[in-house]
Order: sequence, then C-alpha cells, then structure tokens
Amino acid sequence: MEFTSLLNTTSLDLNVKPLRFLDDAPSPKQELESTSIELGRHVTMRQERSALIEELNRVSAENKKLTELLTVMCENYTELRNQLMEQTSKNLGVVDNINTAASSKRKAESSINNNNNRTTNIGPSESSSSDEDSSKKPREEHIKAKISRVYVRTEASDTSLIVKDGYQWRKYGQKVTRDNPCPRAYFKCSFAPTCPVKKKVQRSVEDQSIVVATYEGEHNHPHPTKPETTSGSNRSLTLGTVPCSTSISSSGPTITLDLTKPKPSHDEMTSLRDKIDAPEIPKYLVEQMASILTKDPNFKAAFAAAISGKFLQQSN
DNA sequence: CGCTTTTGACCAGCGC
DNA sequence: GCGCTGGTCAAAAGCG
Repeated sequence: MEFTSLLNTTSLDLNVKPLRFLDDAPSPKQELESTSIELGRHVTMRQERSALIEELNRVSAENKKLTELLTVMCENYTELRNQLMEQTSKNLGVVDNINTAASSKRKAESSINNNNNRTTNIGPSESSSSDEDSSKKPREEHIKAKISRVYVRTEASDTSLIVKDGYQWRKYGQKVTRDNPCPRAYFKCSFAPTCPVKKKVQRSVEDQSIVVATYEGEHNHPHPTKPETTSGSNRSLTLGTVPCSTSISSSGPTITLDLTKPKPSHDEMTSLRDKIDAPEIPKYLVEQMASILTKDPNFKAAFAAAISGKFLQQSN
C-alpha cells in the first residue's frame, strides 16, 4: 500500500466556503422592506451575521493552518517510513539467522510436534506458546506465562547482559547453556514483590552484537518509568482538550476522533498547537497520529461532514 | 547497612 | 536408574 497515493491533503478541502450559504439567504434589504416592525431585530441579526462571518473566516484560517501542519507531518512520515523500510530489509536476514541458531538440539527434537508454533519476531513480540517451555513442559495443558521475545542490538564488546526496558530487574542466576557459549542471565522483576515476570537474556550465538531477551509473564503493576520504546500495540492519548485516541490492532490502525465534544476555543487550539510542537510529546507519536489520520479513507468524509454540520448548526 | 550481583549447588524434566 | 540440561536457590562478595 503506497502511502503517498492515499495521501492527498490538497484534496482535503478544509477551507470550506463559509459565505456561500449567506448568498442564498434573503438579503437584509428585502427583509427590511417587508416589515418595519422587525427593524430592530434585523439590526441585531446583522450584527450576529457579521460576527458569524468573522468567526467562520477565523475557522477557515485555522483549517488552512491545520492542513499545512498535516502536510508537514505526512512528509515526515513518508521520510521515516522509507528509512524504516530500508532498515527492516537489512535486519530481516539477521533475524532469520538468529531464529535458526536459537534452535537447540533439544528443541529441535521436541519441536517436531510443535514446530509450527515458532515465530520470527523483530522487536517486542508475542507467541501463542513458548518454544522453550513447550519443549520443557509439553504436558501442561495451558501456558501460564505470556511469552515475548525481544532482539536488541548492542555493542559486541559490551559483555553486560542489560536490556533497558524501563523496568527494574534483579538478576538471580546465570548459566552457560549447551548450544551457546555465551552465558544466559536470569532476571526477575524487582519493582513489585508480587510481580511474576521473568526475563532471560542471552547473546545470539551467530551475531554476538545482538542480545535476545525473553520475557515470561505479565507485569501486575504500572510501568515504573517511561520506556524507550513501547511494547504494546495500543496507544491512547488526549491532546489538550481535543478528545482524540489512536489504536493499532491486527486489523489495522483505527482512530477515534470525538467531534461531538464542544469545539475548542481559539486559546485551546493555540494551546493544542503549542503542545504538538512542544518537546514533551514525542515526534514519532505525532507522526503516527498523522499517518493514521491520513490513511483512513473515511477521515476526510467524516471530518468534512463534522465541519459542515457545525456550520449548518450555527446557521440555523 | 541494605540492596544487587556472582556463582556453585541443588532440583526437576526428559531421553535413553 | 542414570546422565544431561535448564532453571532456581542461597550464601558470599561487591557496591554505594
């Protein structure tokens, strides 16, 4: 799917013609001639109309600015996407080697029955069953612990088996396994005493600059610190007063933009722009939101309908 | 002094 | 039953 083919912000006509519906309305002159009793009311209406026109022009200008902001974000996304594609194509071969090397003789023997469950993952990932646990305890009816595996590239000279994921870990053992001369370190989550999560860290036998971290279980406590990367597939945030949430699922990215809430004031919109530009909001998050917005073919229609509906509501 | 790391010993599962 | 292997325990050492 080519993103640029979907992205056409110029066709996203956010600069609606706010004055158009005014042309269709009866002119003030005609109404004044119709009855003199309503003269005072027409004066008030004229003031309201001019205020409305001013408001609509301001909204149009804001829409134009938002369009430009969206265009910039989409350009950044395209650039990052190209970099990601380039990096991914480089790493795929390495990961395949890791996957092959990680299969020990014991696993190979037992994996005849469950080899189809093996997964090849880049970054935080999950598998329905653990290839190691299933070989160790094949009689278990259910897998108690949630297994995920993370590959981290580090300096080959760095002998410390430390994977910075934001959690606090206590090392409780180290073992040299048969299939890998590099020792395997065993960690337990020390942030919460009752947290059942365990972590195994071992260098890849093929590429010692890559550290393989295997997580077992789920944390039963909030994240102690902000991690470098998010392992979850769902993200949700509220930017200022704009109710906006994004999520990425297996079925694809979805976005919930609550336009039913009251329209933010000018100060709130300015605050929102400041927050988007502010460094406390990660750039990747803004770019992700922009990409999700522009990827959604229904977004343009929904956004245009919401704006036009707002205008019609005000005109009534 | 308290916490973390190290490391040898111990235990359990599995195959033969 | 025995040996191999991965995983865990716990005492000692290290560190701030």
